[in-house]
Amino acid sequence: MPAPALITQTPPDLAGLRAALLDWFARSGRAALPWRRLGEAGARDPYRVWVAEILLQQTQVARGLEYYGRFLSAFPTVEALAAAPEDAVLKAWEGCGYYARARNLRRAAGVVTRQGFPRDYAGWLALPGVGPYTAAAVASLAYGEARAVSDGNVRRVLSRLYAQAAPTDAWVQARADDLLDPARPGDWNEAVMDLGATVCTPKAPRCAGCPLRAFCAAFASGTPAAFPAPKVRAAVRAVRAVAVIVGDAEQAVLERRAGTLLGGLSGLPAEELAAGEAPYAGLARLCARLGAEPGAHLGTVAHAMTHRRVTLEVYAAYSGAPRTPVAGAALSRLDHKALALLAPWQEGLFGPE
DNA sequence: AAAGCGGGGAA
DNA sequence: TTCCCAGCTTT
Repeated sequence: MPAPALITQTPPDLAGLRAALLDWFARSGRAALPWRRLGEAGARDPYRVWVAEILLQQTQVARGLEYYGRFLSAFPTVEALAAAPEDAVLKAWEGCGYYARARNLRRAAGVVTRQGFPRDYAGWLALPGVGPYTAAAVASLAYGEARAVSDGNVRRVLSRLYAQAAPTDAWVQARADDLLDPARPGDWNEAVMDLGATVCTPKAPRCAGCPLRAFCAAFASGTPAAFPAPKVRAAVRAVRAVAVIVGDAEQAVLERRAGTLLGGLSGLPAEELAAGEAPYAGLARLCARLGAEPGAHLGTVAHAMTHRRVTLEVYAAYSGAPRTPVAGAALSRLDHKALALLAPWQEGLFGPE
């Protein structure tokens, strides 16, 4: 059976659709977002746009706002970012997740410092950490290039507009390319994303206030929230691990995490437990590696990540290994939770007094 | 094409 | 709980 071709075509009244959304954007868009501020030349600063786009990858705007100002204060220019130690960049990113973003951003800043800012989509796409979305966003917002962004908001809005329950990435990009207003690509891209974030929301879309209601096949269907269908997600893996605190909340033995998981961050020495392995066995293994003596069980920490559910048994341990100031290190939330187990002891709640 | 990568907000 | 967030890189 052929797909219902009609609803996958560009809407007949394309000009009307564009006008409706851009008019809504002018009245109801999120104009106050700091990365939308114009520079002296009346244009967006590419560096500020770029930092925002990286920060907002898979990160909600409300959270990005918590980091954006601090990050720019710490690294006001691309040269400052390129010259900064990776540790310092990760410290500014601490708690925000997906830390490869910060490392790639710093690495790309080095390229830009040597070669200058890319002038077009292809040039941006070549930088580490910049994919199709980010390249289109910077090219359109800072340079006025007619490139359509495709992100989670765009996917949801277009899935509903065409009542396409299972859109592929290529399908979304093609529809986004069709609809993009080539005269105002930056405004158009932000308008679609704002609509997705504030009106065409995942669970309970506010169709009554939607400027595209008259064009929307999902609204016409009566069940707009059914589009798009939920993505199939990988199962969450339960992980048990043991970690030791050698030192105290101010100074402790920390290790640099290698690999892709929390790579580049510092953290308490830790070992993953094998299936069925007792925590004490892992503690013994960990202490043998560190040349440390095992101490008291300090507590258990539960930590959820997208694809893991971590249960961490935290122990004290003792050795003469050099300790690092905790406050200056970039740590994951998991390590902060583990260190927080020391708080009751420091408060003297369980002490002799 | 699919998996891996953080952490938290909303319903 | 479940789903998703201004995605990218690697396999």
